[in-house]
Amino acid sequence: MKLEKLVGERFKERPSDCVIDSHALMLRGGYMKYVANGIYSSYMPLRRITRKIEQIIREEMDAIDGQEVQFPVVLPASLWEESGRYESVGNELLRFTDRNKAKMVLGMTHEEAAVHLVREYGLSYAKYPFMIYQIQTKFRDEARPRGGLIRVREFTMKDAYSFHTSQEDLEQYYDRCHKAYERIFARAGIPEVVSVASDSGMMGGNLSHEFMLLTPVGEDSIAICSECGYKANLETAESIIHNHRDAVSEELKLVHTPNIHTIEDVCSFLNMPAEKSCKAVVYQRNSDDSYVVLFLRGDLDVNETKLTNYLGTEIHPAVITLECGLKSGYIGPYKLEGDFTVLYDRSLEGANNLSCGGNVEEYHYTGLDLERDCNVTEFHDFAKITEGGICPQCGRPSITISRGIEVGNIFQLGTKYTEAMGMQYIDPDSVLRYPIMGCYGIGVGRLAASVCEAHHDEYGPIWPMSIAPWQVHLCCVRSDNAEAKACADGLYEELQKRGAEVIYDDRQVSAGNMFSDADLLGVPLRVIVSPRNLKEGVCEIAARDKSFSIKVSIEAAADEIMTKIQEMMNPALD
RNA sequence: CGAGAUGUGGCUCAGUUUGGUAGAGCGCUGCGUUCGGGACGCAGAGGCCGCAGGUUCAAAUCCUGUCAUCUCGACCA
Repeated sequence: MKLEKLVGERFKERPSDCVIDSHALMLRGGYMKYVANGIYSSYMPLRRITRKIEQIIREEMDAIDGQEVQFPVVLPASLWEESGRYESVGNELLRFTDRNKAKMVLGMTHEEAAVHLVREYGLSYAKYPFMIYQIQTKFRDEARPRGGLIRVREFTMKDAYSFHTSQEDLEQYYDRCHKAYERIFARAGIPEVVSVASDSGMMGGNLSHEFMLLTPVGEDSIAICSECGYKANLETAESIIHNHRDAVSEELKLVHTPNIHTIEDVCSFLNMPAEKSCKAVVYQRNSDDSYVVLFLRGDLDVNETKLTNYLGTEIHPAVITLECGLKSGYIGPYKLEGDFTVLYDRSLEGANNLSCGGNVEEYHYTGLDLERDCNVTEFHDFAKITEGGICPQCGRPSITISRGIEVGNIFQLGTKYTEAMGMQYIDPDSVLRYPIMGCYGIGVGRLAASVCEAHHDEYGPIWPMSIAPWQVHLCCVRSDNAEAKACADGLYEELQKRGAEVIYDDRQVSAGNMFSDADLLGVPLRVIVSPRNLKEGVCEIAARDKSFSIKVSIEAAADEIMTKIQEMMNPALD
């Protein structure tokens, strides 16, 4: 490929809307073009990258007995009504009608389509287990796309669905898939991706893992134990608090606290640390706006995912009205009267001498002991784990919070979809049973952007050989020099003959221009032919990541380049 | 969906306070000089100032509405 004819523009200035580097570099390098909010077209360089990523994924999925299939992008609503998700999923599901007024949806995930495809095939236990997957366009009408390809509305995803006759079999396969994912990310050039335990959200089911690239620009927060290696999404990480129970329990006392509302104000007024306060956070159920009052230790935050999971219903922060009986800023558990669901976080279990709201304007209590004064016996985990918090796995106070980009996930789905959609098989005892499912996703474009985010410098991306748009970037500096041009042309032909993927820049532009473009394209090997080099009878072979730069004779160049490609192609896999 | 910001040639932005001929740099076209890290000169092309109303002799500029984008929050397989 000649660079001169490559469709797409490269430019110098960083687009103003870009917040993260991968977004800016992929626009500046002519990888993609903005079409609409969260929707991009890809130019050839990006398409070549995603094709290579797709091929790596395909090979690894095939290696764990996956069968590639393809589902439609447009699905009838009836399929989603079968699973109940036509109603339960929010606006991310794009719903529309066709010319006959039939309700349709754009596929955002394909559990329903997968069950539909194999429902009849899987009638006998003897057919199991099996896994089907596809690599295809998804559409999710995201509330807030961001970060270029990191969060988009239309994207390519590999989604896989496995079917099993026992939980043990699913777990075994889940583990194989976990290992396949590790290989995929290593081959794509980001072996540093870690898997973390996560909440399964709307997918249903129990166990799930997210594969995260740790980076400050990531959207998810992850709790990591620096001692034992425990990793979990902040949403799911258990919060463990060891309370100090004071030796002497004070009397419950009502204290006048005029014009004091916030936890900080209360604590400084009473001269007590936040750990000795009991704060109230109020939510309302989305279904009927009924109130949920949650008490937790003053220095902690609510993990709304845990609360939602406990309640089994969606919630939103409460609008506290005069009629509801809650005194904003003065809500406490003692003599709280009204029609609320009242919950207590574990951070309050066993604590005494707490301060809390008085349920009367301008009054707080001190000396609260929930078990003694309020007869509370049930405590649950509703708090966010904190930096320096206690690791749920090893018990040491060594939790750190990091940010990460979710590049893949795997779920143990259970029988949610097979039951809802009536997929059954006959087991050896002639009993009808529901197959157990797993599902496994990887965002292809997001993975490409993540590699760029992980491997770039101020001049452009640094693509690993395995997914680079080309393997060799051949620059002919001073292509108006006949000797240089002839030499570069010859090398271009020879490399192509040997099967190398070469982007060839023989434009009559300045060397600076040429090198800047090469940096933006991020091709791992750069070969420079120039009159200056020719005087010594050599050409220059350099790595985009600056790990080496060597001069080799023209005659030996093709051999050396092919060797380098091979060396750089396979990162060490365990 | 809540809060804030921004919309001016392909890109980055000035001009808006105080209404009066639409600007710069980059990029693009042509000619010439340069040539190993985004060179220089000369000559060009390219804009309904997001859109729609309104005020005014006169609107990129003031007013109203609307749309879009970005940021923070909510939401998110």
